[in-house]
Amino acid sequence: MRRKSKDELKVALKVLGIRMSDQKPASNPPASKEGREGREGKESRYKDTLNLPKTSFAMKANLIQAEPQSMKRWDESHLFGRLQVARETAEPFVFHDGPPYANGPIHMGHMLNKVLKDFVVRGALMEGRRVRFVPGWDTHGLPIEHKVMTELHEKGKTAKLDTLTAEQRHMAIRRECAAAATKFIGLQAEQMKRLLTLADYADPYYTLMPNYEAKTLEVFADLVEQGVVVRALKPVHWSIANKTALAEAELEYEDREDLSVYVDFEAADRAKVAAAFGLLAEAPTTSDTSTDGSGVGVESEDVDDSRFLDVTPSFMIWTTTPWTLPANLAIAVHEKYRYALVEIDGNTTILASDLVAAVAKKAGAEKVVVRAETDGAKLVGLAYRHPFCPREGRVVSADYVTLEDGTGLVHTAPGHGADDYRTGLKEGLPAYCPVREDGTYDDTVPEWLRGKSIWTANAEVADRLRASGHLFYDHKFMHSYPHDWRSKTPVIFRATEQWFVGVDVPVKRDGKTLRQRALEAITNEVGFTPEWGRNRLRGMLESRPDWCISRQRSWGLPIPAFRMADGKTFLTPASVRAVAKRFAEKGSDAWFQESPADLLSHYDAKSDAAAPAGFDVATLVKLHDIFDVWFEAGSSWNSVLRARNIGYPSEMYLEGSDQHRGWFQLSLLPALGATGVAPFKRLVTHGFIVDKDGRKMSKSIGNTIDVEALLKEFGADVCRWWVAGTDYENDIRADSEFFKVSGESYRKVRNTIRYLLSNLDGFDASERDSILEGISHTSLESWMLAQVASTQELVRDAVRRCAFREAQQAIYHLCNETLSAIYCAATKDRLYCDARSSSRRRAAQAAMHLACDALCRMLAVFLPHTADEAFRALSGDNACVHTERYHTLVFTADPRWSEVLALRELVKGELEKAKARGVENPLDAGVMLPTSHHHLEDFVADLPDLFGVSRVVMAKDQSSIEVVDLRGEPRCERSWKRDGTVRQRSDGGTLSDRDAEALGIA
RNA sequence: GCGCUAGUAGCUCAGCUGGCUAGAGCACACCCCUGAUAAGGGUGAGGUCGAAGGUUCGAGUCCUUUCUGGCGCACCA
Repeated sequence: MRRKSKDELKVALKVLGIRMSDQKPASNPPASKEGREGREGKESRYKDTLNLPKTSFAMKANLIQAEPQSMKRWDESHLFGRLQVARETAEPFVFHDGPPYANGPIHMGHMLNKVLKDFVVRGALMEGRRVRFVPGWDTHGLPIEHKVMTELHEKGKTAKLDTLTAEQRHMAIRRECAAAATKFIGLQAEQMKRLLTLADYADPYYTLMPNYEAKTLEVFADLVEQGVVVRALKPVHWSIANKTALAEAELEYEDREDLSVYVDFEAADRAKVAAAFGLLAEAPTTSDTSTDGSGVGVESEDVDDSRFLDVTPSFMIWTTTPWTLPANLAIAVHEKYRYALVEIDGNTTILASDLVAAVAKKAGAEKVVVRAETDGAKLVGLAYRHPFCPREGRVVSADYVTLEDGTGLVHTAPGHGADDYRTGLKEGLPAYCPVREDGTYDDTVPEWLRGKSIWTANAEVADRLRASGHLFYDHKFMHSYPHDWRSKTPVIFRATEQWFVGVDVPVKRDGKTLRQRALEAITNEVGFTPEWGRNRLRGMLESRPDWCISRQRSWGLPIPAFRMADGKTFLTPASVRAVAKRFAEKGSDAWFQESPADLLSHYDAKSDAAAPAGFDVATLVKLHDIFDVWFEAGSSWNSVLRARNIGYPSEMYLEGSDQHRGWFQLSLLPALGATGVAPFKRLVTHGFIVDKDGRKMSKSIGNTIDVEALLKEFGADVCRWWVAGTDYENDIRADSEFFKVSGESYRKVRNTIRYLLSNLDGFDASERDSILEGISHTSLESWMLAQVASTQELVRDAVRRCAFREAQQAIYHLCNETLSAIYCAATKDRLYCDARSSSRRRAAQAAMHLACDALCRMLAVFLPHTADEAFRALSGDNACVHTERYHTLVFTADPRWSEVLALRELVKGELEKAKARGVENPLDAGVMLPTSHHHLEDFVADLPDLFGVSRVVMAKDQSSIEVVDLRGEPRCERSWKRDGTVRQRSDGGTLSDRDAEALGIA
């Protein structure tokens, strides 16, 4: 039977709830044991003579109760306002808030965004800059309007709306929308404040404010003046029943049976089609074929008939909306697909190779012969004749062509479809739309269709095609089709006149287009964090179409355009500015309440060079388009930064990476058009919050995290600490477990601060700097303060770069390693046991005071509450860290300190090994340093404390570090050290010289 | 489908222009301390760098393919 190992014994004891230290084997050297027992017996004999830590700064943060108190204190002392006054002459830091949409409580994304922005704001403030950060909200737009309409619908109030005039109706909806937006702004503002963000909450911006609206119109006026605002056709979802455009959100998809037709479009040039398929258009004569260019003769008898294309083939398309055929202008193919020239029951036509069988089967064809095949790319450019309109169309390329349905050749009517429209733009085709707003054809179609409803046209078109031999096959087809959510009637795509900002129109200022200028700006003038944002934005700018800025809705800023008696549109830079002035006075509701004359009361046609001849305000009729909300948000640089004299451009815009497409791009374009200068110097983006498995958060999956609940459980400072630690450039995984981890990390920092504060009890801060002037470069203080100084530099630089994680890690390392593990551990003995006013002790206190002060300033950016709480504990209840700025710290330490620290690591290793010999408590150990370390003689006085041992000796002829067992020597009952001076004193106690002196006994 | 982007220890992340046995912190394990105590200190274990090919004397790092996420491509903001 073997003896139980110590570990096994331990485990057994642990199970029994007994601590090993109470059960030390008798074989252990007695000194340690006696010491321990002595301590336990006379625990308090000298305890009261020590300078033990003492502070009112609690270990438990209690953030949930304490943070609101800080908020109240800052609020009542008008912190934001005071900072504006105090920094009036300081260098401004122009920063601008992108407006979140006011349609619900805040979510994790808002928290991330707002907290990151607050780091920027507070970082700049700590640098001593003047920062006027104005929070804003986007208030107009469809989501609010849709929500309001849905509620009205549910309450049965929409019927009443329908009895009103158009303008009354707009106003009724607008009132409801304004109320809803205002409600959510109030809710969100409170939640954002609860995140301890510092901003001008007393004077925020809303896009619905009259002044904001007026400044947005001024941007529009500038763009009109620069010549980039154009009017053009674009297809939109259209409700025939309500004669109105609809948004995607207003559509309901329902099954509907339609007539689907396969139509043959006759090729216009047989020879070119033949060439595309590698066939000959004419049956060659002998002489023709004897020389074909290659010099090889071809015998006419050998020529296969199949090489001749002797009939004119057709292109076969498939559509479920025969009524759009009159608007057909093109046929789209995919360049990479294979297409077949095929004879189906005597009919020679072209369709995708992969679909020949399916189409033939569907139509019940009996004889199918594939004559030749070619790539889609070869077909592009071929012309065809429209089956019943007197014109030709072209085959074009489009990558959305699929082989799932139809024929692989897509009927394209740019006036009746989104894809078709884009293709039309690319190919230079007009958005031709012969359908009027009531769903009937206009006079541009063949006579037999004019004035007819498109729904009755479906069958007539099919009949006509059948009669003329163009209908290959038709059948009833059940499919999902969009319907108007209110009237439940089917919706159509219909091209309507819209306002655009043209991105390829030369701007008057410098003759460059907005696209060119935008690409220049992001290439040369704007910084990106992360850097790949530049490429991403470039790709978007290169491919983006003209910006459609008009919407046919109620809830938004009206586009101040009128129709004149001659049917032309009236809108000039001066007229827009005049309406802007009116809106500034009355708000944009005026558009629905006032006459054109009133709206243009600030307009004088005589002084407007752009005014049309024969202008008569009395004949004007208001148009009712509103702006795309992005135009409003994209004008915030003017409506906020310039209107409030904050400065232009902004140092940075900081938003989620989705805003490359959104706010960034749609601020850049109007700003470049209106001013020629980008509204931001730098774009910083963050990723999206996903769950712990990397999946996006969604209510339907149920993996969302509620911000309110998070704040209630952890408090804002812990949430902010989590944000500070995220790698925000990419997706950010979040889980409530992660906040627990952040809470642990926070506590570590808090405890370090608490310990610093607790050793400053009774310290006179006014003596600090003179004490620190006298410290030596080899002192622990010099080293620690140099670490504080370099950390502060690192933190400041990292915050400037928005590398918050780096800053957080540096702060954490300072607390955990430099302070807690090394400096505080090393100075514990002198702080506790030295005479209260010993110079060694006071030097440590001075250094700790400065470290604590610097730590508060660094943490002010991340932990506004905790930093201020600590700062007040350090500097008095009237102090506020948020009105402070960084101090310049210049501390240098002896360059040999890196060696000292490396030596410390070695010694720690040796001490660990010595545990096997029974020297478990470092205070039972002495250390003999080899001759290789004798050049560190200057540090020897501090080395025992730095190593946590009782004694360090520079030993002669020593070749390696040696740990000496001091358990045989007496230990000081007060300091628990065995330093060689320990002996019996006059009070009967066993003390070292230092401790006896501290007690004033011999 | 297209564009951009990420995938390194259980978790969160470093690893620059290719080059010593791939680093931190947290968590974990073990130990010390019990005069920072619902604290503090020390030591340690842990990774086929998403997968498969390739270039190279040498690849987490470059190339190709592929898998799995995220964002963007609409009158959603």
